[in-house]
Amino acid sequence: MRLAELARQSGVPRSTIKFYIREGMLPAGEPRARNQATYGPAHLERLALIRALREVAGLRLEVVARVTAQLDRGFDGDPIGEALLAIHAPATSERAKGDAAELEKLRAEVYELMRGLPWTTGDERHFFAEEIAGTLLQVRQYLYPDYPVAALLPLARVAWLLSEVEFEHAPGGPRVPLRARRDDLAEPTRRAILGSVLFERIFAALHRAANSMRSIRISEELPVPPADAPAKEPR
Amino acid sequence: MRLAELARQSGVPRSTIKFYIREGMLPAGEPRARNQATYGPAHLERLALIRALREVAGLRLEVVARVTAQLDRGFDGDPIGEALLAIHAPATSERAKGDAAELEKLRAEVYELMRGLPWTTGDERHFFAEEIAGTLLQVRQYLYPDYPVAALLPLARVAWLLSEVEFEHAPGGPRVPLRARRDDLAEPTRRAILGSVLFERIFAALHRAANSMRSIRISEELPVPPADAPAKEPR
DNA sequence: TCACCTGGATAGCTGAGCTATCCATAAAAT
DNA sequence: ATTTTATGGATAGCTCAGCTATCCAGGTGA
Repeated sequence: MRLAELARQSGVPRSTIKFYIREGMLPAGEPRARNQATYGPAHLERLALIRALREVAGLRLEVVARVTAQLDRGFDGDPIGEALLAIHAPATSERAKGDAAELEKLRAEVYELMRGLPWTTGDERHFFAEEIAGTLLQVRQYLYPDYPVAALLPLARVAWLLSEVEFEHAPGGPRVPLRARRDDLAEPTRRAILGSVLFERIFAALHRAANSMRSIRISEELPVPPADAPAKEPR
Repeated sequence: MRLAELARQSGVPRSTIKFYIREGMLPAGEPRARNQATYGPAHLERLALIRALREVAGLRLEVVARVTAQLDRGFDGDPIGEALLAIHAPATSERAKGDAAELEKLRAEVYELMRGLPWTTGDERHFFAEEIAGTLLQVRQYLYPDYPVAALLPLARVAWLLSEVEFEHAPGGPRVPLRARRDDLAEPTRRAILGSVLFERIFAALHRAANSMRSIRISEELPVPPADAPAKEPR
């Protein structure tokens, strides 16, 4: 199909498609002549991914570009896991918050702690350590000057538990297919990434609700049920 | 103190302070004459809150305005819990994603389910139900057309567990003081809100790391440790 | 032949979040 | 008492992200 057709089918304006191509997040069409190119279903899928990441997940274009770059690169391991990691690389302009040396020290500590967890792999590209260290630095600046890195451990346990819950309770079993063929990857990747972001948002809402309720319960001296209390049946 | 002094002490430019006053998130100074006003420490604290919410938490000004409006309003219950709830009210322009009637039905279902939880209060201002419903609608649109509302239950349990972990492991005990006097509230509120947002961010990073690692472990057929596995001691 | 389409280039638009300038007036300094 | 400085209010402009629109010379298909 050609550009106009791609625009029609995807619902994305011609000019926006060209913009995405310019930005490198959508591959250019297969050139037929100096000013003629054809696009395939892969372009449609990529467009759907970009739009979903932008509009549904609210990711910035910079992050979307990183994810698609990861998808377009060759893979050694699991492309979906890699793409999920790519979402994580910190935005370029977020550096230089406070002391760079302090940040690096903290990052190393966080990294060490993460490696001690039973579930991390030996992966070197642990962007999250950088993000966590950055946020931790802010925690120390704004809240608790001596907040220890080790205090992350219980949070990490809960995070792994949450991941287990999400994977097990996903309809139709685990979201992520085992060793799919390269060309079957676009759709599962879209679903995995979107699922990750959407459920993160839902969980964040639940989490803030829980914090609010806990705060209100404490302040109003209502009972504060323990975490293992059974849920009442709704209605 | 007067405007120039407030600007100097807070590090926020005069023009930006005026902008915040215009936007209603910073109260105007006490007028001494037609063009003379004095500002107190409350203005400094409010400025610190605004900047922290913007720069640290990355909240949009619209949300910051809601939080400060909540703080400036009279309170019946716990102002901190209220402020945390205020963070939650959905941004104005996020409506009209798909069917409004469907959304309302879903919101009611979510609300019903939340009320069945052991830890919610009878609060009517459950903005989170709206946000969750909206995201759930997207989950159904983009991932699982029949995703049941009841599948939120295990997530809600984890959210409450996380809130317990956060409150118990906060250095110096619970972050939220019980029934503080009205004028002592600015600083604890800042800490509670910032803490909530910062730890949410840290947890989100851990969560994405956990999801990535789980995906990679499944795909590479590495062992996937259960959630109750003990953490190895780091180093 | 000729209306229509193409890729590439470039310019413009919108909204968020500031930032800068002007101005009439009031306070402070001399 | 007069100059200097600061003030609040108004208004305009700036930067960045993320598009969107227009122009153009060169092809396509009827």
